[in-house]
Amino acid sequence: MPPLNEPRWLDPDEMAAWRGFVTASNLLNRRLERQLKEDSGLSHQQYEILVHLSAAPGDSLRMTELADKLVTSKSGLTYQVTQLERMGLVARRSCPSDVRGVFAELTDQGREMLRQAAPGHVALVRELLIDVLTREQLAVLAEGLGAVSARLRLDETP
Amino acid sequence: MPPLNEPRWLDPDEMAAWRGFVTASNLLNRRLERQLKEDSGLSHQQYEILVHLSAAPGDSLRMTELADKLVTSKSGLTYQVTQLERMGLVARRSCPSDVRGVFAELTDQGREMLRQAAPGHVALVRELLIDVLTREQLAVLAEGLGAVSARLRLDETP
DNA sequence: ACACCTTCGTTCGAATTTGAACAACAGGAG
DNA sequence: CTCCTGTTGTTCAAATTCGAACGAAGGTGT
Repeated sequence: MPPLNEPRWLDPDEMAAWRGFVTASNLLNRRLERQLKEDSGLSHQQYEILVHLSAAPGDSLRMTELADKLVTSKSGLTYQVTQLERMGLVARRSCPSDVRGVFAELTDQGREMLRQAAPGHVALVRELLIDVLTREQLAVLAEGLGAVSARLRLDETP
Repeated sequence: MPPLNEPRWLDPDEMAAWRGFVTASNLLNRRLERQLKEDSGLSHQQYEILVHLSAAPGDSLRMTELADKLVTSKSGLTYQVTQLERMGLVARRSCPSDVRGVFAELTDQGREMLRQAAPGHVALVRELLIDVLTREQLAVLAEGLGAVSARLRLDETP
C-alpha cells in the first residue's frame, strides 16, 4: 500500500499545541513591545540587540553573527544598528583581521540603557510567561523548543 | 523584611525556556513565511486569515473579531484584507444589523487557494515542530501555552 | 429627544522589515 | 600569482506594520 496522498492533518492535541504556540507568541510580542517602548523607548528587537551584545565577549559581535543570534535579516540588522548608533547605544568598529567585517559594540550609554530597561522587561516576561508555568512545564518547554530550534538551525545553512 | 528592590532575574532553566521560545518562534516564522510565499504566494498572515475565515460559521467574520483572533492591529487587518480582496480570495460584506460593521468573507477562490496551500504548510509545521516533539511534550506545550494565552487575553481588555 | 461615551473600520504618516542586487574583499585551487 | 567561489555588510525599492486621529454609528441614561 503506497503512502497516502492525503496529508496528515493535525489532530486536536497537535492543533492545540500549534495554535497555542502561535497565539502566545503573538500576544507576548505585542505586550513586550508596548512595555519596552513606553518604558524605555526601545523596540523589542533593539533591546535584544543590546542583550546579545552585553552577553558577548568584549560587548561586541560581528554583524553577521549578531544577525544569526537575533534570527533576523542582515539588512534589518544594518538598519537597527544604525538606529542604535544614532541613539548612542551602540558603536560600529571595523574588524582588524577582515576589512569587510564590522563589529557592533555596546557603548557605556548602551550598557546603562540596558541596566535601566532590563528589570521592567524581565518582570513582565516573568509575569506573563515564566510564573504562569510550573517548574515542570518550564523544563519541558525549554527542552522541547531547544530541540525545535536545533532542528531549524540545521537545515538552514545548506 | 521588605521586598527586595533587586528584580528577580531568570535562573538558567527559566532563561533556557524563554530563549528557546523566542528563538524557535522567530526561526519557525521565518521558515513558514518563505515556504508559503514560494509555494502559494501568500504571507503567513494572509494564510492565517484564510484559515480563520474557513473555520468560522458562514466562512466570514467581523473585522474586529478577526483581528482579535489573529492578534494583530485593526489597521493591519484592513490592509491585508484589502490585499486579499484584490487577489479575489476574500470579499467584504456589510453587516445587516450594524451599519458600521464589515464582514470579511472567504470566496470560492479563497477556499480553493487554502485547499491548495494547506497541505504544504501543515507538512512543514509537522516537520519542524510537531514531529520534533514527543506526545507528552506536545501536551505540556498545549496546556502551558494555552494558560499563557489565557493570561494574556485577560488583562488586555481593561 | 438629547447629550455622552463607546465601538467600528478606515485613513494617514512614520517606522520597520525583507530579499535582491551590489561592491569589496577573503580564501583556496590550480 | 590568478582565477573562482563564497562572505560581508550596505543600499535600494517594495511591502508590511503600527498607533493615533478620524468620521460615522451604536447604546445608554436622563
